[in-house]
Amino acid sequence: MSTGKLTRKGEARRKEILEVFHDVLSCEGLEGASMSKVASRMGVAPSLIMHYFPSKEEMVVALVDHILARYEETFLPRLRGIGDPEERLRAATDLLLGPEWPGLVDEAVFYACYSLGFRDRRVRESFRRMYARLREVLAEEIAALMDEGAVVRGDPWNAADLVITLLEGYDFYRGVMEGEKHFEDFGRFLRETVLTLLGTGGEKELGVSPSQVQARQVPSGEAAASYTRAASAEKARGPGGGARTR
Amino acid sequence: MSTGKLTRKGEARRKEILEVFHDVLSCEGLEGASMSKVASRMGVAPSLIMHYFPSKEEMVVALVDHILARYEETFLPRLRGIGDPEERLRAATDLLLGPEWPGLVDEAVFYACYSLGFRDRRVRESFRRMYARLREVLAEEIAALMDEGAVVRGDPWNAADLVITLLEGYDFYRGVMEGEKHFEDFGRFLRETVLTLLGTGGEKELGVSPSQVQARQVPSGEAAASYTRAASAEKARGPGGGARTR
DNA sequence: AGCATAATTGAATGTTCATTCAATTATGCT
DNA sequence: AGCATAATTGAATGAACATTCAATTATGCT
Repeated sequence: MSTGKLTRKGEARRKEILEVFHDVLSCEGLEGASMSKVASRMGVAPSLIMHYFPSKEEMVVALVDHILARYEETFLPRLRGIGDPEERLRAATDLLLGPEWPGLVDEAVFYACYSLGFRDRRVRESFRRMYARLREVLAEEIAALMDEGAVVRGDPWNAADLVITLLEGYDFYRGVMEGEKHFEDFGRFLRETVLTLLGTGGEKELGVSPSQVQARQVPSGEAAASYTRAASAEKARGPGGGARTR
Repeated sequence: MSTGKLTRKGEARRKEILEVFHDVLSCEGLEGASMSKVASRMGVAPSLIMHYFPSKEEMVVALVDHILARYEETFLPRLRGIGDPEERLRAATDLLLGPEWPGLVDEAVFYACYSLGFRDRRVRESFRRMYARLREVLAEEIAALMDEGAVVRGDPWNAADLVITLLEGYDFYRGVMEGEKHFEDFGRFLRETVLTLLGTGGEKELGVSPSQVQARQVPSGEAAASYTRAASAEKARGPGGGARTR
C-alpha cells in the first residue's frame, strides 16, 4: 500500500521482516524490540530493514494490520460453509472462546499492540475497524437467528457487544490465570454460558460448571434461563442496513 | 520493602518519582519511558532516580504494585459500610462497571503494565495476586447472597470469574470503542445484564438496552431470565473455607 | 552543636538505537 | 545481452539510554 515497487523477493522479505519483528516483540516487548535486533537476528544490515519500513512506526503499524488480519482470515471462512444460523453462531462462539483462538496471535504481541493504540492513531483505528467488523458479523448472525426461530430477542447489537466483551475479557483473564486449575473449569462454564445466553444452548442450565453437574433435575418448562427466550418480541431491527458504525 | 532507610522526604520523593513515571509512561509508553525522562521532567539528576530505584525494572515493578493497590484501596472500603448482601453486590458491580473505575488508573499505563506481565515474573504475579483477591471477595459476596436469599445458585467461583471477565472485557472494549455512540448504550445494557445474571436485577428483562425499552409487557411469572433464579438448589459450597486458589 | 546518614549533584562511561548515505550486487524486462 | 530498477551492503552519525562513581549538601537525632 504505502511501499513502492516490490518484487516477489521483496514481498517475501517484507513478510519475513514482519515475522521476525513479531518474534522479537514477543520476547522483548515494545521497549526492547528494535530494528537493529530484527536486522541482526536476520543476519542482514540494519539499513535493509529501513528500506522496507522507513521508520519504526511504519513497521509496527504494518505488524498490527498483519496480526489483526490473521484473526479475520481465520474467523470469516470458518462460518461460510455452515448453513444453519444456529449452528453458525455456535461455531462462531466455539471458535472465539475455544482453544485455537489464543494460539492465533502471540498474546504478548497482541497486548503490546493494543497498548500502543492508546498513543498511535493508526493502530487505534486498525483495532477499531476490526472490532467494528466483528461486531457487524456477530450482530448479523444473531439477527438471522431472531428472524428464523424467534429464539433470540433483544437488540442484536448489544448481544454482539456482549460476545466481544466476553471474548476479550476471557483472553485478558487467561493472561493472568493461565495455569490455574480453576481457569479451565471457568472456560468450560463460559463456553456454555454464552451459548445459553444467546439461546442456542440446548437444555443446559446456567450457573453451574459442567464439571460440577451431578444428577440434577431440570425443571420442565423454561429450563435454560436466557435473555434470548422470553415473551416480548418487538422485533428489534437487525443489522445489515449499511454501515451504521463508521 | 526492598529499599533501605528512607526519611519522610525520601518516601515523598519515591512516591513523586512513581507518579511522574506514571505520567511519562502514559504519554510515551514502555518504549519511550526512560529514567532520564523522569529525571529531566522532575528537574533532578538521573542518578537521583537510581538512588530510589536501582534499575528500571525495579521502578516498573514498584509502579505496578502502586497502581494495582489503587484499585483495591477503592474497591474494598466501598463495600464495608453496606450490610445487605444484595446491596453490597450491586454496589460492587456498579463500581466495577461504572464511570469511576476506568478513571482510577490511566488505561495506557494499565495495559502497558499488563503486557509487561508476559515477560516479567514479578509483574505477572502482582496481577495474579490482585485478581485472585478480587475473585475471592466476589465469590464471597455471591456465596453470601446464596446463603441468604437462595436467589443465586450455581458455583460462586464461576460467577466471580464471570464478573471479572465482564469487567475486563468491558474495559478492553472501551479502549477500542470509546467515543462511539453505541458504546454508551452497551454500558447501560451491561450494567443491567450483570445484575440480572446475578439475580439482583429486580424486575428488569435482559436483552434490551434500557434506552430502547418502550412500553412493553413484562410477562408475570419468571420475568427476569437469570441463571440465578431456578429450581435446583444443590447448595454449592461457598468460598471462605481457606485458600482454595493458591 | 555536631555527627551519622540520607538526599542530591554532576560528570563520565559504554552501549544501543534509528536513521543517513553512497556504493555494490542481484534481478527482471525487452 | 544490456539496461533500469530493486535488493543489499557497510560504514558513519548523533542522540538517548541505563548505569557508575565520587563529591557535596541537607536532614534528623542526641
